[in-house]
Amino acid sequence: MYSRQRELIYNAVVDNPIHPTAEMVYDIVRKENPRISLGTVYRNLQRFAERGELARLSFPDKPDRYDGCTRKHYHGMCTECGNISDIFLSYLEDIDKTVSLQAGIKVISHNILFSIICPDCQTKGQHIKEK
Amino acid sequence: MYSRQRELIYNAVVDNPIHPTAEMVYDIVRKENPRISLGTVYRNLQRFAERGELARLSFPDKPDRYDGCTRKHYHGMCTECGNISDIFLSYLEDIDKTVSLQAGIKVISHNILFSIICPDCQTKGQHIKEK
DNA sequence: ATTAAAAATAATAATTGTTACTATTCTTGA
DNA sequence: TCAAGAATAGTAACAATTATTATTTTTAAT
Repeated sequence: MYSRQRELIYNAVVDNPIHPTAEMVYDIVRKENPRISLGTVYRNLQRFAERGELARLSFPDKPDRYDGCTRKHYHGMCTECGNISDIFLSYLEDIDKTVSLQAGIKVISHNILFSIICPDCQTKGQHIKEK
Repeated sequence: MYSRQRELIYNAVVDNPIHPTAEMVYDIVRKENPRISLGTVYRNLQRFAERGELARLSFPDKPDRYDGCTRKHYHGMCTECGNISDIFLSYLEDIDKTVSLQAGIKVISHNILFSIICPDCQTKGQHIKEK
């Protein structure tokens, strides 16, 4: 069933390649509809995730994030600023097979989270070094 | 500084290769010391993690888990029962380099989480199929 | 267009996992 | 043995998220 709120929420994620959290989505959609409820945001994000229309990403000690790009790809988290970025290394099918054979278990898929230093933080870090 | 509680907590993780959550550790140590506080469990697990004496693992939508094995390795989560297992695929240094070159960012490390079906659930699943 | 059923919402309460606080109790080294 | 520092138990606070419920929207059939 359609609802204006749902559409706003979906667009907030798809139009913002920052992998927003539920709170970020809430802030974005409130600009269009200040009466929207945070519960509605959570409920719809979950619904989209269940249906595979948005991807939900989880990171250690951080709120979940949502990704409008549903095709399989990896992610990087900057250890300095916490920003999430897409890593378009092609999916490594081999390692699923390797693990499956080696450990004798059924492997469905895998996910890789890279710890990186993003370009921004790298530049900042170098400035600090230079001083 | 030494404390009996701290030792119990450490042993609870190291002696139980199930990657226990803080709650699980709490349940285990309470058998030895029923007066121990949940806060003490959390505080010490965090302390061990900070010092690298235990590894802290995070999984989507699940409480953090602790691992007595601190040498680098990957993990698998059973999609049926949620159990965590070690995956001793050797660390793939290559992909850090590949990503670093390809995306032009500084890669520190990566972590892989496999979605698997554990042997137990696989057997159960086959029984269901057979019926 | 009307309207009734189903679905979605806003607002709020409740839950969960975790951290912070504080008064009391341990641990350790002089 | 005893004082200073560290750790604890117990509890409160917190952040992220889910559940509840009365009200409002949406839809589809008249």
